[in-house]
Amino acid sequence: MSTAAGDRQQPAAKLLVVEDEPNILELLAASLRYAGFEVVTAAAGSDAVQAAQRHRPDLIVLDVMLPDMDGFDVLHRLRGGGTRTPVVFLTARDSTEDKVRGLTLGGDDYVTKPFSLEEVIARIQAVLRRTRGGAAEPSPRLAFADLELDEDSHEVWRNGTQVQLSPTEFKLLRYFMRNAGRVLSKMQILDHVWDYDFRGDTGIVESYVSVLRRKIDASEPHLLHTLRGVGYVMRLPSS
Amino acid sequence: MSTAAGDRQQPAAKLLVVEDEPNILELLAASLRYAGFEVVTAAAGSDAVQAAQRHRPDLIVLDVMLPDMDGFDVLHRLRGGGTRTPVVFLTARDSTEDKVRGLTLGGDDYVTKPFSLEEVIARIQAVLRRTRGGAAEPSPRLAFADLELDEDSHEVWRNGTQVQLSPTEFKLLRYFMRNAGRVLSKMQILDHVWDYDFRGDTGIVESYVSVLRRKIDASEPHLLHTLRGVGYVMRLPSS
DNA sequence: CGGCGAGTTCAGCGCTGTCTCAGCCCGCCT
DNA sequence: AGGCGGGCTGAGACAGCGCTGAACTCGCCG
Repeated sequence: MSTAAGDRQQPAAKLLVVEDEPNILELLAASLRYAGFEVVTAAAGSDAVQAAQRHRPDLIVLDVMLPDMDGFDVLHRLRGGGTRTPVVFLTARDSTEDKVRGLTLGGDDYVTKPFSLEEVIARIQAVLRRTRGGAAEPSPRLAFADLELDEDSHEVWRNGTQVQLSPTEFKLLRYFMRNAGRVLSKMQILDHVWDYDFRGDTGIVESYVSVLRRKIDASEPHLLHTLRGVGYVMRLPSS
Repeated sequence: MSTAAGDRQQPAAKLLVVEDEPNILELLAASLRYAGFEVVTAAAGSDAVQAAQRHRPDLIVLDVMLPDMDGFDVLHRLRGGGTRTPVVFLTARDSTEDKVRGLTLGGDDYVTKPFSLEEVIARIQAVLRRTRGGAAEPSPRLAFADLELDEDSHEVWRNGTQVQLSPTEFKLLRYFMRNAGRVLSKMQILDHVWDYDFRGDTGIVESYVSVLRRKIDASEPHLLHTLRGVGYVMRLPSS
């Protein structure tokens, strides 16, 4: 992948990922590295504070539920130490929803488990954009051919006219646009766009691609192409 | 955020926040920074006097209840030292509220705990406006499409005709107008418009949006739009 | 003490979005 | 040409979200 983190001639952002479940830590670390980030990890709160002081990450991905202390304590220690590193929290949907209150204030953000990788990456980039860019940041837009997509307002245009998309449709399109020109297998798409606990088959990808085609690819030139037995690719017709 | 403090080609105002409870200090510092202010902090009265002399803030946010000395002493020392820096007091909703009132004649103001961030930011901006602009300040009005809102008189007009709003409805509308064009999650709205100790869920945001729609968005074009699964946004219908 | 306005909760319900599935289509291979 | 298997798509089940009106509490004022 080339267009995720280290693009626009910025140096690759350094992330600290704090998560005690090995599977999820591995999943996050691998895909964030693949997305172009530099990644260091910690599996406990105490390690996290040390690692943050040692590596000085640009952003911390922090699980709220940790074995030794909870994510808020970690944050407290960091802030107490004078660091103002932005944080993206990982939190369960059911339990501590109200404890998350107040996290959308200082530019921090949160993602609920189970999440999709697209979601996590998008949030991380949004927070980094806000933090780095300072005040006058332009609305971040993805574009390919006559397709345009606003990541903040969730608006999408094809050839100037706006198109309404559901959340999943939006995430799928964003994934295609981020990876325009690259062939994506249905499995890959499932892994990135759908939550990591999704247990269905790849048929759903076909369904959503079908809808997406009707909504944003009804006119020439067609941008979404099927590679039989391989996957899908977003690109201009080979001509 | 781009439209809170440092806009209108003014340099970002520098604030000194004095508050002994770490959580509230953190809450204020983070969100005021996010709102575009430059923020320095102090956790005790003696630190506050020093910090004021050293950093020369444009305004001081001062908790009345402090461990070493009370807010009035701090103010006394500052004024004794010749400083005329305006102050926004933080006070509990009790007897001391009356004592503060007497001090707010000189252009200062106060906010009672528990407060909402919208409230604090609005007061700070109002005081800065009065202080900087001198005497002949125009009535500060927010406008979007055919909506108009007077921050001083709390009056609201849609298409020229006035609309009656309750305090909470007013704060909610002001928050939407300040952030017109930006998508706001229910959590964000709860964090900014409701008091920080509010322990309800986001259902109340839906209720108030419902009322607001009936009061100020009954006519075309509709300005308040729902983004299912994401939040709300104030904007003109899709161009 | 009663009435009023504001804030808050809640339950019902309509609707949208998600997902599955079956039937059909189409490309590819022999 | 025919068969096979992958891909496409519309229908339908289902869950959950968001909208709204009603009920309740509380503080304030007459």
